[in-house]
Amino acid sequence: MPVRAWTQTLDLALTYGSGQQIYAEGDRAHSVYTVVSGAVRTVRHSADGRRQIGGFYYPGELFGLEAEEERLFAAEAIRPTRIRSIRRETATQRVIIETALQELSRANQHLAMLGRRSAEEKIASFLLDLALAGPAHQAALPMSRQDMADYLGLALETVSRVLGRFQEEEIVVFASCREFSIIKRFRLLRLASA
Amino acid sequence: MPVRAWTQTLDLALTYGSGQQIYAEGDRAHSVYTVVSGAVRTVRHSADGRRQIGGFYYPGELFGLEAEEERLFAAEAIRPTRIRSIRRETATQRVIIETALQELSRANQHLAMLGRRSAEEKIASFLLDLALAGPAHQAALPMSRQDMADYLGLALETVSRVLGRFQEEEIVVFASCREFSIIKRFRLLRLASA
DNA sequence: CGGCGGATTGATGTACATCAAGATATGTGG
DNA sequence: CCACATATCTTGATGTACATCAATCCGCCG
Repeated sequence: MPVRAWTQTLDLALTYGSGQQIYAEGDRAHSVYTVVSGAVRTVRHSADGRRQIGGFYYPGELFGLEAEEERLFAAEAIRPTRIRSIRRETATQRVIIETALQELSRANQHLAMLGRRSAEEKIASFLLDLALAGPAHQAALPMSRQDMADYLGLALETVSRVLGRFQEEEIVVFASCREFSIIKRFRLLRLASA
Repeated sequence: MPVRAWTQTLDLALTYGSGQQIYAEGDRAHSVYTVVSGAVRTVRHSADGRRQIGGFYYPGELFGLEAEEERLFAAEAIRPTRIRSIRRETATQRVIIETALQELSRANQHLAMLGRRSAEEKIASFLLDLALAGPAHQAALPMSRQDMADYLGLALETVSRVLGRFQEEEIVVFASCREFSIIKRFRLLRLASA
C-alpha cells in the first residue's frame, strides 16, 4: 500500500485505551487515520439506543473517510490502539481515492451481509472474513459479542448461541472466547453462501 | 454538479427498456454512467436466488463506480431509461472522487437502514427518502414492491402490508400503487427514527 | 375483452428477540 | 497471590415480528 510512505512522514501518532473514543458522531471530518496497532470500530447510535457498527479496522488499514462534512459514525478503539492521523488537506487525491474505493467495497460487502440472510449465514461469513486476515486457520476475535451482534444486525444472545452450535458440530474451536480456529472450512463456506 | 459538463461532451447516450440489463455481475468495470432519464437499480444475486438491491439511481446521478475490477452488482433499467457512459480512463480524478464519496454516503445510509430496524421503520425511512427527491409531499415510486423488499431486506408481502397499514392510518395516500403523497409527515418521521 | 404480471390479503409457521438466571472471565486493591 | 467486584459470555424459557404458502384481486397491454 503506497499510502504508507505518507503516513510515516506526516502528522502524529496517538494512543487510545480500550473503548476510548477517537472521534464522535457529528464531529467535523478533517482527518483520516491509519491503524498502527490494535483495532478500531466505527459506531452509530439511533435515538432509542440501538447501535450499528459500520466496520472494524486492523493495523495497516485506513479509516475515517466520510462523504459529509460531519461524521455519521463515531470511531472507538476496541482495545489498546495506536493510530496516526492525516489531515485531509495534506492527503493526496490518490490517498483519498484509494480509501474511498476501499471503503465502498467494504460497505458493499457489509450490505450483502445484512440483507435477508440467516444468523448462521451472517456469522459464518463473518468468521471466514476474520480468518482471511490472519494466518492459516487460526484467528483472533478482537471484538465483543455485542460488537459482532451490532455489526451483523443480531442480538448478542443469538451470536453466542450460533457460535455455540458451530462448536458443538466442531466446525470451529475456540481456544478462548476471543480466539478460534476453523476446523471444517468447507462446511463453514457452505453455511456462509447458502 | 460540475460533473455534468463532462458528461455532455463525452461518450455516447444509450437507451434501455424496462428491466433491461445495463451491465452484469462479473463484467469488467471500465465505465461509470449518468442517468439521463428513467431510473436504474443495482442488483446482486446469491447462489440460492435471493436478490439484494444495492441502490436506486435517478436522473442526474452517477452509478457504476466499483472498487474491484469485476462488478459485484449488475445494473438494470427499472423503466425505459436513457443513460450516458464515461470510460474510466477519460474520467477525471475529480469525477471519481465525487462519485466515490457520494456512493460511500449512499452505502452508509443503506447500512443504517438494514441493521436491526423494524419493517415499519425501514419503510417509513424509504418513503421519506423518496419524497425528498421529488416536489413537496408528492412522489413517484418507480420500483416494484419486490424491488423495495430486496432493497430493505424484507419479503414483498411485508412491504405491501405495511404500506396498507400506513394508508389505513392515513399517514400516506396512494393515487396509484406507484404514486403517493405523504399526509402526516411528522408521524412518518417518528416511525422512521424510532 | 381476455390474459398476465404485479399487488393485496389471509392463515400458518418459525427464526430470532427479549427476558431472566447463571457461569466465566477480567480487573483491582489488599 | 488471592478475594472480591464487575463486565462479558452462555444457556434456558417464552413471545413476536416477519417469512412463507396460498388464493384472490387489480391494472395494463394486446
